[in-house]
Amino acid sequence: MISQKKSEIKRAALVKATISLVNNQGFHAAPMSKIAKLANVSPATIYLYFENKQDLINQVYVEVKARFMDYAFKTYTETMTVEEGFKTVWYRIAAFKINDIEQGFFLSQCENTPMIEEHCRKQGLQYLNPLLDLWVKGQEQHIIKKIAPHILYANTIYPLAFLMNAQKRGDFKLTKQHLDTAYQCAWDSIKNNNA
Amino acid sequence: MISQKKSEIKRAALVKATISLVNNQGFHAAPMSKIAKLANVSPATIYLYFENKQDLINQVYVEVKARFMDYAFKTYTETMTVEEGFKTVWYRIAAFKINDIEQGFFLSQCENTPMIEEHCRKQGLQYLNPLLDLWVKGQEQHIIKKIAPHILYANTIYPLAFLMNAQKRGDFKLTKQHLDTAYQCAWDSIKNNNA
DNA sequence: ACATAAAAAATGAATGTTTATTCTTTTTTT
DNA sequence: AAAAAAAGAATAAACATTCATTTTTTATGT
Repeated sequence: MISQKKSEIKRAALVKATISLVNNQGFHAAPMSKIAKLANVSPATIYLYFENKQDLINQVYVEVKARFMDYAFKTYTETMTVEEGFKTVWYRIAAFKINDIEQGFFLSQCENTPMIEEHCRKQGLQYLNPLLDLWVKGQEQHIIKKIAPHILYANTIYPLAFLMNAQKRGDFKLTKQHLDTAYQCAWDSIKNNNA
Repeated sequence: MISQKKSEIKRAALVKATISLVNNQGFHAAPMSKIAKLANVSPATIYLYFENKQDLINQVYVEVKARFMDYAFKTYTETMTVEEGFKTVWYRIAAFKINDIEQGFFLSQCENTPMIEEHCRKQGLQYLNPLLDLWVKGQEQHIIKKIAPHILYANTIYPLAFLMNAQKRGDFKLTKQHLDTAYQCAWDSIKNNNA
């Protein structure tokens, strides 16, 4: 364990408590009082670290998104081929969502809620830039279809969110084999067939 | 206009108001009092039609989902070939989401919230059966990859939700051309390449 | 067709919680 | 001993839900 300022410990506990409560019943069932209790802290203490509830949620969102993207690009290097690079990142994203279901589910709850402010969402999107660059490279090499990045994302990364949520709900068990076929679908959807 | 019982009008107004308010700020900002006001109804009246707030949200969810799926399968017939049928349904789903952004966005907010009860979600899923049948037929004819329906859904229908939300946020303008390339991605991801 | 009484639907105001946030005091750190 | 961090209790507003009345609809007898 890396040593940490005491104050940082409290803040981290609050972040963790927020994620946990929001996951279990949604934003509306995560009152400040419960968050404080779960973090072993007085409600008043929350306001030392966050302006208000909206700020709390938004800060947690940006923080989790940053951790997520850090993890996603950890093993990726720019020297990889396009397909290698894409595969690497795709599997890392999947691994994060599988290994840290709490954080993954929190993010997917945030994805469509108007609670997250525009500029936080924008900031979260910025972390995706290396992947966008990789796609451009792939398009220049005629390996990847020349289509809008939103469509590339929608058909390769976004499907993972569905599979993770289905698994969390217990509808579906995502095995290694399923993961491999899901990857194949993702790649087939964006690879250039005229190559 | 088909004639409608007065009581049904009130109920419909409540459903509409709920969708509109939830869309604008999320579940937490759609209090019963505001829903009632927007529907031009007393708060007490809500409780004549719905047990409580949870019931209201869940009933609205099921209802919108039913309308959505009705629309999706309207022009589909079982005599179509697999690819025709899939294309038809896919474009209808897209059209619904484009033409009725309010309802589409409401559904996507529901998709990941724990506010929706398990059995309502299950019921919503049932409406999807004709598509699942079509996929099975496609698999028997070796036209579609032999993989779990969850993965087929994740890679063909789910991506549309992302594109619609991006458009609603103003990140992205979904043109006819974009839609066609998105369809091509969807189909490429699940069609059997060894055919 | 009409008056009327019973039933149903709808209401506005009231209730009792729950909530986010703040204030004053106490504890901990410097 | 001063400053910073944290606490618990207090506050005021917002909320879901209920209650006592009023309004509207329906059914009935003439």
